[in-house]
Parts: sequence; C-alpha cells; structure tokens
Amino acid sequence: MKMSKSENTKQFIIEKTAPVFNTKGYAGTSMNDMISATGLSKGCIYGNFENKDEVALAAFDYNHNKVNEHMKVRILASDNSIERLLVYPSTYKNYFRYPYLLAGCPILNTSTEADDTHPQLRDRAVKALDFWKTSIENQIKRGIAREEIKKDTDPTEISVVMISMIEGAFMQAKVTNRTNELRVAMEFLEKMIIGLKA
Amino acid sequence: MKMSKSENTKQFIIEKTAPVFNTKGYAGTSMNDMISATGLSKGCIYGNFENKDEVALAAFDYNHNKVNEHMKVRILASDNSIERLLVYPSTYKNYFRYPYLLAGCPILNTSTEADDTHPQLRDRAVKALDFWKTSIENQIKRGIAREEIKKDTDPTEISVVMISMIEGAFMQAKVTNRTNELRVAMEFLEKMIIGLKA
DNA sequence: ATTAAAAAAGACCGATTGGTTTATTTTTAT
DNA sequence: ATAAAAATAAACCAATCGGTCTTTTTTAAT
Repeated sequence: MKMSKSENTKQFIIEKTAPVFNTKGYAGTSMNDMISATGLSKGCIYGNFENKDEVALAAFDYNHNKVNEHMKVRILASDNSIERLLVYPSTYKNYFRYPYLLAGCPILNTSTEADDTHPQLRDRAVKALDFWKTSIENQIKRGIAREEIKKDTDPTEISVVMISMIEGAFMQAKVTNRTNELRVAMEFLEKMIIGLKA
Repeated sequence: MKMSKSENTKQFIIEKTAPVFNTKGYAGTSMNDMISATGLSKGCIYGNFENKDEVALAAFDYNHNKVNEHMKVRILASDNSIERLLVYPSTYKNYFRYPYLLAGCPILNTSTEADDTHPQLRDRAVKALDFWKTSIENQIKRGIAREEIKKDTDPTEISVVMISMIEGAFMQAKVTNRTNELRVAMEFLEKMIIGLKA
C-alpha cells in the first residue's frame, strides 16, 4: 500500500489546512495562510490542487470524516441503543478534549458561512447533516426493534431535536468560551434519551 | 427631532449594509459590496465611519436590534407567561416571513464566524446571547411568580434548551433550504413549553 | 445671494488577493 | 549512473483589498 509522492503531499496539505479552514472559514483563509500552515510553496499547492476551492472542499471532508470516525468507534463500543445514543451528548459535552472539535463543529461552521455564498460547500454541509440525521434515526429504529426503546418513539423527531440541541449549544460554547450552557443542554439531552427507555 | 445630514447617511449606510454583512459575513463583505449596497462612494462611507470594522459592528447591532424589537412586541402582546414563551417557537418556525431573519440569525452567523477571528464582533455576539438567556429566564421566573408555570421549573435549563434548539434548528433550515427540521424542532419546543404549565 | 463649512465623489495608494509561469530540485525508471 | 518525468520553489501577474487624499458638490448661516 504505497502512496505516490503527490498523493502523499496532497494528503499532507489537507491535514494541515483543515483546521485552518475550520477556524478562519473559507473566505477568511488565504493562500498565505495555507502556505504557512503547510510550510509548502504556492507552486506546490497549486501543483496538487486545482484551486483554493478544491482544497477547502477536501478539508471539509477531512474534518467531517474525523468527527464521524470518532463517533463511530465510540458508538459501536456498546450494543445497547440507549447507550449508543448517549454517546452524542457525552462526547460533545467534552468537545475540548478532542482536538479536531476544538476549532468547532465543521458542519456548523461551514453551514453558516456557505449557506448563501458557496454552493459546493453548502452542498457538502447539507449532505453531512442528512447523513447524521439518518444515522440517529437508524439507531432509534434499531432500538425499537430490539425493544430497548419505546415503540411510540418518533425517530425523526428525536434525531432532529438531538442535532439541533447539539449544534445550538456547541455554538454557544464556542463563542462564549464557557461550557456551562453546553453542559446544561447535553444533560437535558441525556435525560431525554434515558426517557426513551422501553 | 431633526437628524443631521451625516447622522442620516450614517443610518442609511447601516441599514443598507446590515443584510449584506449578515449574509456574506464580515470577512466576506468587501468595501465594494458596501458601495453597491448603498450606492454611495468610498469617500462618503469613510467620511462617516472610521473603517470597515465600525460599520460591521453597527450593522450587527442593527440586525440584532431588529430581531429584538420584533420579539418584544409579540411577547408583550399577551400577559400569560406560557403564551409569551410560545412566541419564540412560533416566530422562528416562520422565520422566512420576517425579512430581517431571511439572511439568518445574526447571533448565529456572527458567532460562528467571529469566535476565533474577530474579538469585537465576538463580544457583541456573547452579550446578545447573554441578554437573550436572561430575558427568557426572567419570563420563566415571572411565570412561576404568577403561578402559571410549575414551581420546580429550572429557568436556566429551559432558557438554554430553548436557545440551543432554536439556533441549531435555524442553522439547518438555512443551509438545507427546508423548513422540515425547523418545524419539527419548534413543535417539540412548543410541547415542552406547554408541559411547563402549572 | 454669498460664503464658509460639511459632505460626498472619485482618483489614488501600497499591500494582499488568488492564480500562472518558469526555473530548480527530487524522484523514478532504465 | 543517467536521463526523463514528476514535484516543488520562487518569481511574477492582474485584480482586488482596505484605506487616504484631493476635488467637487451640497448644505446651512449670513
């Protein structure tokens, strides 16, 4: 499994610029930012990517993937559906422990910047949201099938409420630099999830 | 109550650029954007404002104030605390009806962009959030005092949950260009608020 | 109506933007 | 070991950035 030189630097560029895009945003990240983040020259970056856009899109995918991978591992660690759902609030409550969440939630950051300005990035954010929503819905359906979750639970409602609460509370934590509100919101979510028990 | 000429154009510049800042963001809005939004010259804008920053800050205050004013009127329209709280979900559920919310929630947009990049704007967003949180808390305390809301209700918890849900759901509505999730989340909030009845 | 002051327009500035081209270095296949 | 190819560096480009300065226009006081 050998990587070509260019595949390698391409990946390197993505890894190094991803956190910059997540903190400064697309419009706020300049080529010079990308140069100092990677230590590479402009010619090198343009040799590996068509333009700034392409790097930004790859960076979003990378950031989102990082979060997804981490959640997946933690979720699959337990069999019980309630415990699986609880992974979300328990992870986001301590977001500062996870380096790739320190710059904020990539979906949240990208959504608010790109909704009116960058169709491609917007599209990525929408797809990420849809994927997330479906994942939670499926976990709930699984829980109902396994008789761990009340039969009359509405998967879509719970999924939407969870995502909304997480994103809204995360936004507050990031901007206020306090974890107070995030903690309160995530504890509410935990109570709600436990209330779903069959 | 006469306004001086410069006071007048100052206000005009704020009104015209405020929606632009809210949609394109601070870094995404250029002087040329401000010129075409106002139809005024660069010299005129710099004659009335120190720099782009000063306009951006005034624009945030303007946007935030618009939302506040509107909410205030609708809230004071009823005496009952439960009904007052219900104004939030019922307003945001139909955000597209209110022109100054079409570009998105100014707090949400400003928070996600400015949290790591623009201390002054960040500060404005934090203060706006704190004000909002306290307002809701006070409405709940008032409701408890008037025996309209259950005595054991935690004002902070409800306030945080409401704000988080609204912001998170609003973000989804804006980026997906669907109202589905927003509606589900706001209806959940309505059920929750009604459940607070004493 | 005249004039001084205030306000607005527009030419102008250096720095930075995203992006290209050319030169140099490094890698790979022979 | 060497030549061809791939990858990187660095000089270069026009356009745009935020911001200034001077000129012109508009306003308000006399």
